[in-house]
Amino acid sequence: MKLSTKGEYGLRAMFDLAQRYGTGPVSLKSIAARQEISEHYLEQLIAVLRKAGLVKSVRGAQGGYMLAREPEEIKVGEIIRALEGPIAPMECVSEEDPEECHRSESCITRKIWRRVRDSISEVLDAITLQDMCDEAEKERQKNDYYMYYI
Amino acid sequence: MKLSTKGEYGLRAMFDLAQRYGTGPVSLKSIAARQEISEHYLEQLIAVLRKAGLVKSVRGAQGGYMLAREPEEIKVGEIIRALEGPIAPMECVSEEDPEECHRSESCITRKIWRRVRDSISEVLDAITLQDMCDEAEKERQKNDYYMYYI
DNA sequence: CAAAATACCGAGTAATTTGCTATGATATTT
DNA sequence: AAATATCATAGCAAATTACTCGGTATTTTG
Repeated sequence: MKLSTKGEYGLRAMFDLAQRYGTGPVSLKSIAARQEISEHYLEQLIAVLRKAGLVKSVRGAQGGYMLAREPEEIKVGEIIRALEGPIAPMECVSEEDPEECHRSESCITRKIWRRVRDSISEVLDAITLQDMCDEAEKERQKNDYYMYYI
Repeated sequence: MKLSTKGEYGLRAMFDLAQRYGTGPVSLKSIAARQEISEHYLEQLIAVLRKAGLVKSVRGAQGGYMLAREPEEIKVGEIIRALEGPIAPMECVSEEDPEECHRSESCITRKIWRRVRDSISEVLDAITLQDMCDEAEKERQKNDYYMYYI
């Protein structure tokens, strides 16, 4: 019942891009360094995000990546789905073409998985990259406040 | 982001036992047959459930398994946790001794995983085996109703 | 008492997934 | 032309999953 590092690293990378939104292309190398992720591995993850239309790339020297849309228009759920596949605590309730088993008609457990799935989706789709940036800003201010009194 | 078959099979087996609660020991063989699960494999899962104090066993001929408590006192969450481990969409927010990474102080993504974790727990802990039995009964009545008019 | 029925136990194993690494090609800027 | 990037594909070790196999211990039944 865990997400893999794909989702973790991918979200961190997207958050990194969100915090630098509007400042031109951000190199993979710099994201990997800040987020402490293997460069080659992150390359694969960001390729998936690119194909999903979540990031744009600029090739060549001084190139890099940037968000394809504004931070407030990218939901965490989209990022996770792109990297981890459709939300599905159980195959039979996958958001995308669930394969129903033959006992599905009367399957009581399936209702539980559906509720789990929906509650996960709800959380992930309620948060945008902008929300995360705002949260980070709040955190920074809190720290400044404490600094002042120390 | 999937549960393994452990959680799936385990819950189905426990639901099977709940539906037969109060009727004496239920053999593993019969559970496996009804739920279409490999007998040997289910054996391992039910051993875990026994060690977690969720089922009791009776050895020998006519022996079998039964719920250790009443169906309304066993939450789905307990079963899932016994078989799949603590709810933890991410290691750093595991219900049981999460291992925090060094970036934890300012980790914005962690808040998201916490919310995901809590929403999963909430769903799973709100449902008992009795709830599932009631649901099954409702389903049966619905079918009877339709039967009457056909 | 013997046989059958059952729970209990530990090891082994094929397939899949994960989390990478390695190598090289292609595009752009300087 | 050189440097800096992205893009693409293949390979691989470790872990996990979903089992199977073979046997032992216990209890009931004929």
